[in-house]
Amino acid sequence: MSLKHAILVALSEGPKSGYDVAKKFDESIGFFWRARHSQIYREMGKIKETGLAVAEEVPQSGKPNRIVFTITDEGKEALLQWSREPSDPPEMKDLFLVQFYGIESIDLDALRQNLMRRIETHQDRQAEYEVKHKLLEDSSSLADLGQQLALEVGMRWEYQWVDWCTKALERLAPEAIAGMTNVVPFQQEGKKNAE
Amino acid sequence: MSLKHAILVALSEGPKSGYDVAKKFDESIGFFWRARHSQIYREMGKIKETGLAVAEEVPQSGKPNRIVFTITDEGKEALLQWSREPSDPPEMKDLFLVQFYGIESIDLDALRQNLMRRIETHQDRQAEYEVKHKLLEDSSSLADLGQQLALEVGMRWEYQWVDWCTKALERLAPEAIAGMTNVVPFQQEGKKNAE
DNA sequence: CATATATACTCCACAAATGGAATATGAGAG
DNA sequence: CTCTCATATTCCATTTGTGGAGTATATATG
Repeated sequence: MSLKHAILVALSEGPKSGYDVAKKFDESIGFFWRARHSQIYREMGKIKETGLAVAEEVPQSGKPNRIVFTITDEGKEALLQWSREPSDPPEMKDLFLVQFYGIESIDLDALRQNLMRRIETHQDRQAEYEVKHKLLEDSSSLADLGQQLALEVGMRWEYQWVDWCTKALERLAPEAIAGMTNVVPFQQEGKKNAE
Repeated sequence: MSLKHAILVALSEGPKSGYDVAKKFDESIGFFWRARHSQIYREMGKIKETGLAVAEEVPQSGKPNRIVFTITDEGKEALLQWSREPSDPPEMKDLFLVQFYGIESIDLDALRQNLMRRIETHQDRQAEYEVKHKLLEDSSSLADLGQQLALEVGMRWEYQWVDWCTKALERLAPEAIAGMTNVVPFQQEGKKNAE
């Protein structure tokens, strides 16, 4: 379980309703851990049941009542314990890159288009990270340093993608691959090759 | 469904059993799309049922018979179609980065240790990618260019991590954060703050 | 006056992924 | 001679995540 910890991080900042946590995910934590509101509400129920937070219903007029969760000492302890566990880097999970392993069986023009699309997307995302990062750069609190560092991973990641896509497009340009010899020409034109 | 396509990429290279595909995932495709053997076997069953591959039982003595799957024209067409769909970049999903959003509530020493651990892990992975990449660098076939490009994403990724972790360690060194003022000192020492 | 948006939560069917156990045997290491 | 490793597949309980529908009201937009 891991969404649990992401929610506890959100609650560590201060008491929050499910709605608040979902917003928090949208604007910050979600850069590195996405979750839908349905998932968040479900998980917050479990967090309450296991005593990592307590819930308090706050009446509101008109709108449905807020159910505000406050992290308990057990919750804080769970966060500390979690941060002490060794953290394994996540896997890269990107089917687009898998396409490159089957590059002879796919539509190269479509691949080029997707590379161009990605350049735009990653540029946009990079800009988004940079805006968030700029807002923090004058600060010298530990909390903001943490956010800065996280955002910098995002910025680097997006920058690398833009750069890589650009270079890939050059190396996959029709002129570049025109004279390419298929050194190991397995499986051409539907011919079967027995293993 | 996406594992389906990753498996079709594996089959596009030549006929394979579930075991072969699982191995292929371990040594190449799995860098960018992990799957357990149980998942692969199940998905290959579906691929057969939907006519994207045909299965043939190859008797063996001693060991269980191999069930060898060969991609059909429909399967090849599915690959082409898939490559024509717009591909959205994957989300970054890394709880370690989420910890930075709750940096005031976690164990900073443990965080530093995890940063050091990551440096090692990413260096190892980078070396692994580089070995695979070196094996291909003399080749000038399209298939190998595809693999090279994919591996280069991996190499860049790992390099960035090593670099970022190193710099993060400097900025989070005890001396560096000693005089740090909590500009917005919400939620200290268990004090509640009303919204 | 209608419609969209923001607030706030509950519930559910479904898909996908995890992490094994179970079955069966040959080959090589110690 | 035992034990582990590699081969090869099936099956399943459980967790996690997706993608909504449904309930309810205030405020702003056109």
